[in-house]
Amino acid sequence: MEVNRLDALARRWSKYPGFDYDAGQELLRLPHSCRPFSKDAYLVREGHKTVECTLLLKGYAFRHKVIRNGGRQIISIHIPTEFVDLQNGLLEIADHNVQCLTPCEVAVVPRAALMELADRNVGVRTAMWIETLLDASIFREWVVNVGRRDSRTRIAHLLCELAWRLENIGLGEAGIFDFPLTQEQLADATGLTPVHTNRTLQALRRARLIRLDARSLTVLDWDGLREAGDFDELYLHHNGRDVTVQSLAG
Amino acid sequence: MEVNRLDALARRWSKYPGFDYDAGQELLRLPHSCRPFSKDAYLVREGHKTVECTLLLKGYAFRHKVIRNGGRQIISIHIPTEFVDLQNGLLEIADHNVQCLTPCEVAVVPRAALMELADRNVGVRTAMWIETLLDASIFREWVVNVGRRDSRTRIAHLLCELAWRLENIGLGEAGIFDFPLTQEQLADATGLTPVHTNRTLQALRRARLIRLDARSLTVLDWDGLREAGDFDELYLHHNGRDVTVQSLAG
DNA sequence: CGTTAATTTGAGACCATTCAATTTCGGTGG
DNA sequence: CCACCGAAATTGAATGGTCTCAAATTAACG
Repeated sequence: MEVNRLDALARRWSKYPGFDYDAGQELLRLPHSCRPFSKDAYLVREGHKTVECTLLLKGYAFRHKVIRNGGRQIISIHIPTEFVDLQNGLLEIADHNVQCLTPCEVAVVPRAALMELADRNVGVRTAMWIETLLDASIFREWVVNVGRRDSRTRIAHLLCELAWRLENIGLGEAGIFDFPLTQEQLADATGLTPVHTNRTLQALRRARLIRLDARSLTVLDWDGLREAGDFDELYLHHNGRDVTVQSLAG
Repeated sequence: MEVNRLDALARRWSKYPGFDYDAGQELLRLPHSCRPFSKDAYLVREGHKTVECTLLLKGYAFRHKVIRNGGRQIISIHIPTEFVDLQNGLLEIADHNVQCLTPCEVAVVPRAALMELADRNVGVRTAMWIETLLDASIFREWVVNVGRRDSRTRIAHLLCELAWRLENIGLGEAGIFDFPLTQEQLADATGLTPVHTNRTLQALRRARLIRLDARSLTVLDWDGLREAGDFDELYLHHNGRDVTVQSLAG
C-alpha cells in the first residue's frame, strides 16, 4: 500500500490545538503530487504568480532575495515538513525566491484546494496560522541577528537555531546534524563575507564549540554554543515537545 | 453620537477580498476600549503572556528586541490602523517588545473576542491573515536591509518604506511626513550607530534627497531616494490603491 | 584522475565604530 | 520672555571589525 506523503505533516500538526483526527484525515485527502527537485532548483521565484503551495518532504531549502549590487541575502532555511510558501496562499506575487539547498522531495498542493480546506476546517486553518506566525517570529530574530550581533555571535546563533529545529523534528542525534550550507551560503545568511565566515568558523572550532566538515555539523558544547550565540529559543515558541500557543477555547 | 474608533480599520480592510459590509459590521461590534498611552510606554513586553490585541489608532509604535550586550534592534515601525500584535492572537508568550514612539491612542480588543470573530467571519479572518503576511514580508525585507545594504542605502530604504506606507494611509501630503524617530532610534532600526546614522543623514541631505528636521521628513527627490535606497515596493503588495492578493474564489 | 567547487590563508584598505567633546534643540519654570 | 536644563544632534579623531582582492590548498564529483 502506498504511503500518503502528507502524513508527516499531519503527525507534526497533530500537536497543535484543535488539530483533531478529523483535521488529519481532511489533510490527507488534499490533492497533491510529489516531485523531486534537484539541488539549486527554484521552488519559488520572485515576481512570479504562484498557484501552488509547496511542502518540503525531504531535503533543505532556503529563502532569499537578490539586491541591486548583486548581493544576496538568505532570509531563512527550511527543513522537512515545512511549507516553504504558505504566504503564497494569499499574496499574489512572490516577493522573494525559494531554492533547494539539497536535492529535495516536495509535495505540491493546489493553492485553491488548500485554502478551501483551511476555510472549512478550523484545525487545519489554525495550524497554518501558527506556522505563519512561527515563520514571522524567525524572521524577526534574523533581523536582530544580522542587525546587531557581531560575526561570531551571529554565526553561532544561526547554528543554534538550525540544530534546535532539526532536533525538534527528529533529525540529528547526539548533536550531529546534516549541514548542507556552503560557507558562502552561511555568509549570505548572516550578512557576512565568505572569507570572514571562514575565519569565524575556525574560531568556533578552535573554541571546541562545534565540528563542521563534510556537510555535517557536530555541536560539541551545546551550552557554550548557546552562550556564544546569545541564543534563547523563546522565539521558536516550542517547549521542546509542543508548540506553546494559546488554547483555542481562549 | 459617538464614533466607533474601529471604523478606520473597517474602512482600510474594506478593500480586502471577502471583506463585505457584513464583515465590517461585525468588526465594529467587537468589544474594545480606547486608551491613551504616553510616549515610550510599552504596549507589549517580551516574555509576558498577552490576552489582548492592540490596534494603533493614533501615533507611531515600534517593535524591538534587546540583546545580551544591551544593544537594541528595532524590527518594525507601526503606524495608525495597524494591529501591533496580531501574533498574540495565537502565540502564548510575546517574543519581543512593542513600545510607543509617540503618544498614542489604541483600541484594545480582548483576544478571545477577536479570535472568535475571525473564526466566524471569513472576511475578517482573511483580512487578519493578509495583515500577518504583510508584516512578515516587511520583516523579510528588513533582514535584507540590515544584512546586505550599506549605511546610505539602508537608511534611504527605511525612509522610502515609511514614506510609502504613510502616503498609503493618507498621512503625509506633498512629500512631507511626521517622522518622530530620533537618530538613535533610526540607528537601532538600521543596525548602525547613532554617530554614523547622523553622518549618513547629512549625506542624504547634502544630496538634496530629503529634508529632515523637527520630527518632520520631507522627501525632496522621490526617484532619487528610491534609487539611493534600492527600494522596490513589491514586498508591500500594494498597487497604490489596493492590496494585491489572490481573490478568494481561487 | 582530472576538473571545478569549496575552503583556507595573507595583507591591505575601508566602512563603520568608539570615545569624547561641543553645539543645537525643545521644553520648563522663574 | 528669558534663563536654564536635559535630550538630541553634531563634530573630530583614532580604533577596529569586516571587507576586498588575490592566491594557494583542499575537497567533491564525474
